[in-house]
Amino acid sequence: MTTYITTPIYYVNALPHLGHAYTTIVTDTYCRFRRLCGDDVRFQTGTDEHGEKIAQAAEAEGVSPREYADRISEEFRRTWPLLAVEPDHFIRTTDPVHVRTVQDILRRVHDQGDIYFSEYTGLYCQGCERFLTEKELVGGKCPDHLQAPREISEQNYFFRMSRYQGWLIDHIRENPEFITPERYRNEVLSFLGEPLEDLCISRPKARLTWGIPLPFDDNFVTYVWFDALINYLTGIGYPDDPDFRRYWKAAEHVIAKDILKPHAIYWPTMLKAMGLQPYRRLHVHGYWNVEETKMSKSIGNVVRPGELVERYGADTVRYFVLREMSFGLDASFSTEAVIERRNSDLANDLGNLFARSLTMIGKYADGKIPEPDHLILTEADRELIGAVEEMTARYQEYMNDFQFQRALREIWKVISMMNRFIVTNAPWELAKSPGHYSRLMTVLYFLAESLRFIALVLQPVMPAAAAKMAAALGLTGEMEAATLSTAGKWGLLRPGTLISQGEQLFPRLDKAKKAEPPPRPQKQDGGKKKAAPPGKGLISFDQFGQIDLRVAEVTAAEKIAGSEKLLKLTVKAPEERVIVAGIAKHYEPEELVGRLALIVANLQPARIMGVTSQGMVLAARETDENGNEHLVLASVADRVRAGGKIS
RNA sequence: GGCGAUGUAGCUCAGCUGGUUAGAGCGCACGGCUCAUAUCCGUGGUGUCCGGGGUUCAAGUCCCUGCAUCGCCA
Repeated sequence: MTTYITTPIYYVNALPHLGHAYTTIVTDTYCRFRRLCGDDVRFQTGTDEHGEKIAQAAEAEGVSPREYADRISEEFRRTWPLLAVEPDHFIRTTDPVHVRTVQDILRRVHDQGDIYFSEYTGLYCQGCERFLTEKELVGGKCPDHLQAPREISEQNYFFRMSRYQGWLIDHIRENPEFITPERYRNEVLSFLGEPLEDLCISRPKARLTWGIPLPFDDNFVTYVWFDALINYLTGIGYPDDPDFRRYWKAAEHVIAKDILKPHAIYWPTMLKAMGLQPYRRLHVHGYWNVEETKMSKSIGNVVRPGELVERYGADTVRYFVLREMSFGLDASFSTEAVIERRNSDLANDLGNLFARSLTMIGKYADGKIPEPDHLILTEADRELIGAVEEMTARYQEYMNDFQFQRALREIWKVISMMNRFIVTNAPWELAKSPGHYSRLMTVLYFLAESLRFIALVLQPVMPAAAAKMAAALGLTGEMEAATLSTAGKWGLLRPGTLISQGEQLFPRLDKAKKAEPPPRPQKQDGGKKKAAPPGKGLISFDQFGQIDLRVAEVTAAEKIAGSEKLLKLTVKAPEERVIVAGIAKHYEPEELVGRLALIVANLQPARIMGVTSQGMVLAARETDENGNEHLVLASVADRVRAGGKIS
């Protein structure tokens, strides 16, 4: 079987965040799972780089759209390996081959009469990059951007989407798996109950130049979906490459619910118009709600994939998001929950099971996989084999259905049974009398062999941990090539194989320590006893090291209503965060945008005038001869990348 | 405003086509073991299954209605 699995291409107007990471982890996990099933899999991700927002952001920064897109795209490309995500191809909508393909397709669809020219008048919101309906307005303004839309009359090209509505309804009805989970399928069907409007697919160059020119009218560029969605084809060499013939029929897309409509409605009708069969399945997931400011001890609330990995490791992050979210529904994220999962599921249940099993094999079986006596099996032994086999079967069903949380639950049922198996069989008791030697060996073999299964099924979820487990069991090299059908049979672990204990799989994380905000050396209350200062008014090097100083680039600034001193700054450091700064008397918001400032990045978040401030901007303070105070922003001497550490 | 989803132990959730004393994990309390990462195993309590009505021999599970939250559409 072949599988072609994709993430959406991410719009380069934002840096990678938890939502991107989740989609991508899910896709990578599924990719690895299909390979574990023996499939020939192709995995693609990438970035979406055209459009008004990008052009504006680039202009604000004083760089070309291309340079801007290059930079953010690179951020995405560099983020995924940190999460052990290994796509086969990273596509960009600015790739020349993509541009050519989009134009070819447009020309063809146009030639066959499915694209037509038309004019309409509407209220256009710059922020939304789209026309709004009267009813969407609140007090005559766009509710999202708080600015009044302008009435524009515009001519544009439209895709005759309505023509394929009937076909699409039939297709969705006849293929229950086409859109999953079911709630989203219902949502789409309900939407299709109303007549479909045709899709506007262009923007006049007068208004937007950062896009792919329409091949049949040089005054227009392609607008978003006829550009972005086609990446799924370009990336596998449509129309001539053998890879296209090989993989397209097996296409599966993973998306978040916000782009359901384009993927469930625009895309299939576009494919139909192009004479291609639709993708095989569309998997839709929900949002992560990030708890913020709930616990004063939380370590800040910006969730950046890179930071998560730094703090918990890729395996833990992958396990957490897959275990915690019911695919399709929303879930909530908190550092407490991550630590909880890490400690109870990974460290206590799995890591400890692994450690105790290997230690006992080391102690009682000379560090080699023991020889079991399969002729004399107890009820508990048979139960364990049965549980392992049943788990493997259910695991496959659930993984195939994107029910990752259930698949993992099945695995943990076995882990828990194994911990019980150890207590009921008490190998340390058996080891006391030579008469029980054979029984002891059987018990230990059962543990090792069950662990091999655990490592096997965990491979798609936690590649590094699974590899460590396999290596410890003496399976170096074998596990990479293993598939569920070749390796998913009981009894394959060869007695006599040398094992190696290795390091702890998942050290426990200290909740209190992890959540503790760094000490505040600036406070000089005399009663302080801990960490005696090296000298009066001095801080230790360690204390200095605890302050995370960084260069931040101001990307937006606005006054905070009701305050004469405070500005709300949006900065990149390198992740986006909001910082409230008391510099309104000294700087106008406009003059700050684009500037580099120094910030304390690990200051405990605080809510100031209703805005959560994630850090502090540093400024020099001086008083002139008239007694007036002046604040001057601290910065660095040369232009550096936003997020650079100060040390 | 229309359509739909959800509302179950302190927390996160599972409960398919209605059927014996409503479940899991975490947390909590107590007990046990010592191979192990202060881990593991066992025991235990708590729930007006959102409120109100109804159908049924029987409803968390079906119907109606109200409330709350959320989503899609307008």
